Amino acid sequence: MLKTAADIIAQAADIGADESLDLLEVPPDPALGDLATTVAFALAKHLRRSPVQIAAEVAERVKTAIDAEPLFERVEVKGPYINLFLDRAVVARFVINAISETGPSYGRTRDFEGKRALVEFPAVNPSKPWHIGHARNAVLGDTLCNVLEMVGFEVIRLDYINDLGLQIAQLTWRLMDGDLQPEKGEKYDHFLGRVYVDIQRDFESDPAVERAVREVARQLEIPDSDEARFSEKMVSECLKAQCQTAYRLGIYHDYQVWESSIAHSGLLDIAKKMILKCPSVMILQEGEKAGCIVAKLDDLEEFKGMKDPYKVLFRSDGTRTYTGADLAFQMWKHQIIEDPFRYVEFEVQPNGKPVYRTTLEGHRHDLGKVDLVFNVIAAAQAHPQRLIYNILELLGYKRESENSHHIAYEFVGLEDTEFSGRKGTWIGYTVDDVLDRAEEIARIEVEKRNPDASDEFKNRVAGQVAVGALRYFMLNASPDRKITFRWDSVLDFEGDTGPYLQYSYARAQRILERAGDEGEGGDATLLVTPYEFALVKALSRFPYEVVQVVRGLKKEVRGTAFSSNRLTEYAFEIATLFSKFYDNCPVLKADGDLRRARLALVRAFRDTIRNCLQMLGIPVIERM
RNA sequence: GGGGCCGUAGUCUAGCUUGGAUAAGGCGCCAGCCUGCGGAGUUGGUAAUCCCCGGUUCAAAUCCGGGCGGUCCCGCCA
Repeated sequence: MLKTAADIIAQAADIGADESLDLLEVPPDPALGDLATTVAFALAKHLRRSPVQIAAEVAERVKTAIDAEPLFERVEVKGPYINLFLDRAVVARFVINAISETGPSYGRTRDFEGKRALVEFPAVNPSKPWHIGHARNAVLGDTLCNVLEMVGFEVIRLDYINDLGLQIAQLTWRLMDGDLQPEKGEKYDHFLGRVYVDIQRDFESDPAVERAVREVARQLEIPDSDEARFSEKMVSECLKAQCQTAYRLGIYHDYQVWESSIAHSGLLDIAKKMILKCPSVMILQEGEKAGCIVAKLDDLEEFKGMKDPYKVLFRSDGTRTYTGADLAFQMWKHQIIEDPFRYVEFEVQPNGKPVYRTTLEGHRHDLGKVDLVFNVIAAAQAHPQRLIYNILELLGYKRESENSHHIAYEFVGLEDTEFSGRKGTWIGYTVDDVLDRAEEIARIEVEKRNPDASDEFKNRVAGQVAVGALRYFMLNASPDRKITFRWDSVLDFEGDTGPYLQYSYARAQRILERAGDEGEGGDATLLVTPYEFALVKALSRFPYEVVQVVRGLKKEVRGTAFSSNRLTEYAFEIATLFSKFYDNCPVLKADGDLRRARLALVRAFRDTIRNCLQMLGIPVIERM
């Protein structure tokens, strides 16, 4: 449609087709037209004549051209703007046919078929329950995967489990003797989180505690120590509890890479040997960093003139820094380093698929080469992420460096405080707490509308509404903007929210149910009211919107922006247009052909919003 | 000191990449639509120096320069 319009205008105004496409826009009010071109402004410059005059002349030539083009009905000039009107009947038939032919796969494209992507998220420490900040990461990551799959990518969903961190050492130290146990009914991740906040006080005030914990941390690095064995059980149990939260949100993974595997599989040694071959990596002989393996950053244009250009990858005692481990991990993700991991099944997820974890004993898996790697990490980590990608380039892996993406997002905070693991300010704001509370509120609403339904139904729908509300809330905010958590906005199910979308689907579904099997086919050329046509036009944009978001995944200084909000915005737009159509165009009460035509439009909307919701991970609810 | 991000009605946000018609939406508030396919809806109204100053341009919320305010980041830490 766009292309046809652009070609006609290009002919009429004597400009290039690409330029013409750039000059196309959608008028602010549909009454002005469906498409507009600002070509008159562009020409006014060279021709040194009034754009209004030029518009009139170009429009004359456009007018004769569209007489031969069934897609367009007429052209109008409004000052310097040339506005095109689509032939509603022709477009409606075209769009509705296209959607009904593809149905469940409408929105899927093959733009990136054959490409593979690896996405890491959310990498929560296995020492506490997920709080709502983690939910932002997880929901963004999961939705990114869905979106990539929509455009043809094969996606590997990966989680990183830091089972060797200081937090784990603290918990191991405190819990190993077994005198502390979860309270009755307490989820294990919540239990650890509670204990962890307690330990913090002692750890920070009592040097003896700190020494003891450091010793445990050292023991954890030894694979068969008592500490390591206890810790593995503790971490597994915590992770299983955390997974329950993930599953509530509809989030699943393919693999977990545990830090202990990175440490003991030989990955680090291989990486160390490989990077030492690079001229920009060296062991410093003197200075404050003597004995460290460092990357010399000012060999890169970007870091020219740094005071201290040396970034430590391995300390003088031979141990890895975060950057060092992360670099090795990133090399592994790109399969620059041959996979040293063994894998075992961690558990079977509710979606029926197993998630595998890395171990030292188990079988090998071939993950294969990937084209793109995405790390979903807070925006605050932009600098360390960039370092890793830059060092990758220093090592000679330019392509892998370019194909490494940091999906950056801002924190979720409270009105006056940030979430802090140490201070325990997250207490009361775990994902479980938020979902529980949202479910309670949703349950009241479901009860109001379906007093006679079963408890099973009410609870299920309340859960789906709660998840829909939370996921939408996270996705609808532009990732580079901080979210201030307020209960009333998460618990709001009206207006620009997830439940509104779910409701619009349920409404459409009810109409179709009541219509039964009748009304197949139908003559879409009857759909010419502004309400119907606005919906038709919007539905036709779905595949384009998805591809646009993927094309928008470009590298920037701050990381790679993923405009999840464009997708929620689109979903909200079609749901709103459907509501307006619903209020203005009776479907079941219409007669004959018109009824069948409108049913076809409802079906097209239903298919589109369903595919959209699935992509966003918002539960599709048949009745609510 | 250097760098990133943010600043838009009472409030929360979208739009900024690629300049274009009356700055869009949610919440709030006011007034309608329930003997209409489900009111988690819809119609109308209210409400903005688009942080400030300057520049580029026929045209700036959008691009450029300089400020101001908020926030994050720049360790052999984790």
